[in-house]
Amino acid sequence: MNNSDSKHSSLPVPDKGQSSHGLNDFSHTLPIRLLRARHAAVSQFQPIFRKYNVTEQQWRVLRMVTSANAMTAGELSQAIFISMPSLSRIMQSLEARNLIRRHANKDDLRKTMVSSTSAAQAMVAEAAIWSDTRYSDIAQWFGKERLEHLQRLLDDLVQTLDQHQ
Amino acid sequence: MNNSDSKHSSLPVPDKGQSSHGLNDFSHTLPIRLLRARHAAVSQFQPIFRKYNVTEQQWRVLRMVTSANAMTAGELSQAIFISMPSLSRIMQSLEARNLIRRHANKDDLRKTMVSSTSAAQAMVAEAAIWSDTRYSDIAQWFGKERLEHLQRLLDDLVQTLDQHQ
DNA sequence: TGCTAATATTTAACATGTTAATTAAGTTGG
DNA sequence: CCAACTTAATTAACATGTTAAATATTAGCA
Repeated sequence: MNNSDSKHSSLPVPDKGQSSHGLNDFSHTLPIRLLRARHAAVSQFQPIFRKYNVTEQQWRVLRMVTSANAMTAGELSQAIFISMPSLSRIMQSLEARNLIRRHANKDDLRKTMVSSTSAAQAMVAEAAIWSDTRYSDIAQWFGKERLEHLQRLLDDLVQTLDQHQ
Repeated sequence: MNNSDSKHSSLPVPDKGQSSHGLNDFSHTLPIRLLRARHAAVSQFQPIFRKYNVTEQQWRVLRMVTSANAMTAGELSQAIFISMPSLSRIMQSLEARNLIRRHANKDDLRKTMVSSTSAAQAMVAEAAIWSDTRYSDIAQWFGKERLEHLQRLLDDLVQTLDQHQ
């Protein structure tokens, strides 16, 4: 996969003294900051998930599938950033609750087409009102401009890191 | 130019229209963006975790405990943002591998003091070299200023959302 | 045509996330 | 002093994250 596999002593060693780039306070690393931010953001919608008895991940599936007419499991996985193994289990659960349906793609039997039931559509339509309000609240509290800036930085970070992968 | 997914062809995502605050493209909500960013960031350190056969969460525990002289499980949980139930299991695993030790606090027997073994200290000292290099790389690629700005925005977002909780 | 590689999804095994219940130890007010 | 409350950590139960392997189907090519 990646480069530095097992070369122990032939790396350009940075100053072992506490780095000055402000990233190495171990309780405030970038991954932890992103984790905290995500947790805080998702928490805003927790009442909705509770009310409709779905997890955040199930909500992502339902909302995406409902907004699209029909998509393959793979496309869904990419869109909402849930791995195929997780998605597979989530779909089983949602199908058992009659919130989604799965059927084989006629043109390529390997692919599974996922669609939402009318029950899910009604549920999402109702819940989305609350969700949209929450999003508006966040934008207002934090500032629409700042929020858009933050999102741009996040997308750029992903792009930068992917390029150097 | 819309920022399409970096690795895969763009999906036909119908725009349901509502909301003009630019937050409701269901494949690019704020939580999903944060998730993608965190995933990309953590991926940068994956070779280290592999090499030392630890998970990202175990690494967080070891690095934090090693940097502190001794802390309670609760303090550790808060510092590295791992819930007590998860931390409890992780500590069992790390203690079985002789990387950490747990002792009751003499002044308050409810509290557990966590400390690192010399084996863990040696391991972390070695791995931290690569980790620090990775951090420096990221700062350089993305720009030190932008990275600090992003982190400031993340902290502010958490603060804003916590206030309105 | 038939063999092989690639693709899409599922399953398995184990680690972590999350909520609620449990246990043990400290604190408080009567 | 002690019953009721609080706090710290663990356990339980279930959902999800992650990696690897298994299955089924399609694509490519000799």
